[in-house]
Amino acid sequence: MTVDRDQVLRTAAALLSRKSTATMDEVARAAGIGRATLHRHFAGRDALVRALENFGIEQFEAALDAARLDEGPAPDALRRLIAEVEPAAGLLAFLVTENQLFEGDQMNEGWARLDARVSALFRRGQEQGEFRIDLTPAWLTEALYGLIGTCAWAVQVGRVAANDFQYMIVELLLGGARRSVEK
Amino acid sequence: MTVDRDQVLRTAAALLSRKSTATMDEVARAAGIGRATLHRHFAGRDALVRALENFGIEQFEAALDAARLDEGPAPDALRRLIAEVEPAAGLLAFLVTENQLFEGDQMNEGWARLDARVSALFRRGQEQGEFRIDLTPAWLTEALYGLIGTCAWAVQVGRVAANDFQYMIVELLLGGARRSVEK
DNA sequence: CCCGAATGAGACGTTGACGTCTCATTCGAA
DNA sequence: TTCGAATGAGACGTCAACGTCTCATTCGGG
Repeated sequence: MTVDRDQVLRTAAALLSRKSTATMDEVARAAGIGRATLHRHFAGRDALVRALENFGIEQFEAALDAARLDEGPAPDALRRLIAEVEPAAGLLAFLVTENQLFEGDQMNEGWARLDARVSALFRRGQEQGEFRIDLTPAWLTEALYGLIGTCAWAVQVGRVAANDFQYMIVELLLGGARRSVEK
Repeated sequence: MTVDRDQVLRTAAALLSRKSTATMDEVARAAGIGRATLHRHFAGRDALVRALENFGIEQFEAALDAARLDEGPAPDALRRLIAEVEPAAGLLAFLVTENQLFEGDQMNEGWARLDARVSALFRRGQEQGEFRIDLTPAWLTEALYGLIGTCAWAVQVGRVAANDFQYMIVELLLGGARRSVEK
């Protein structure tokens, strides 16, 4: 009977990242609950969005921790990160899409911290000669977010098999589309 | 004095792709015109969105034509496509984001046609041994859209230099982040 | 079984964006 | 310069979503 708050948030993220104009009623129906119940758990739309931000940041941070970005070769750390972040891909897509993380040209503090960790991974890879230095860490970071969001959506609409999620992102991001001889 | 319709649409796309809940008044202000004038050119919000769809599809189609995707090596054709699509990156980002291209689980006809052309390019590259075959054309197509949208946004917020737009997308999409010996 | 808590459905007033309209002003061509 | 067309500012009614509330029902622990 009791509402699964996390599940409601995941469903809301999946819906709102694709249709950010969705009604509170639509969000509630998508989560399989009534509008009144949705309001009981989240005082209003703003509160829902803030809860989504906090939950997404929390989940993303957990993925970053679990991936142990500082250990081993940077490409391997990136693989671990993508694997860990997969369950939170929908939330991450919402975070990246919803630019309400910027409150008046100022980035959300929590997000900025996580963003720096990802960026540091790419920088480490460059310093250790594993990543190309002509692609900036900032761009690689943004590209990672973009590919995760894109792939999560592609999986939802059936353009990419769910089992291929990690592989498609990792391989494209690390190796690119071009076929090379030694691979 | 007369309003530049195309410029209004480009501005609206740039705004709405980042804040899809933006008011008609906000759209008008962003375009530097009055709300009344915006309504004179676009009967309402729906009409504006439809105009954005049509304009974006039209611009994207022009880029596809200009890129001559059937000629020469597929990687070169992809480079040309990214170069041609750059001016319409904002519109493309809006198209990909706004999933109103799907009218009841059915994809917009015009968009489906363009989508097929991009997908065909990747398939040709695979058949000719230029692209990897373990990344599906559908995924490469979606990834291209995602990277274009991501990079367009990164440029807007100053995370990527405008001059690097084409390079960052092409190099990441074709070669990936990993540093290889022979490159 | 029983009872309290939580939920779903719906009613209701409020609010903000929408769409239309008017009117003064400004632009640009003749 | 002149005049028509276009624009900007603002007023106004409409409407859909919001947020709150009530009440009957259902779930689940004791």
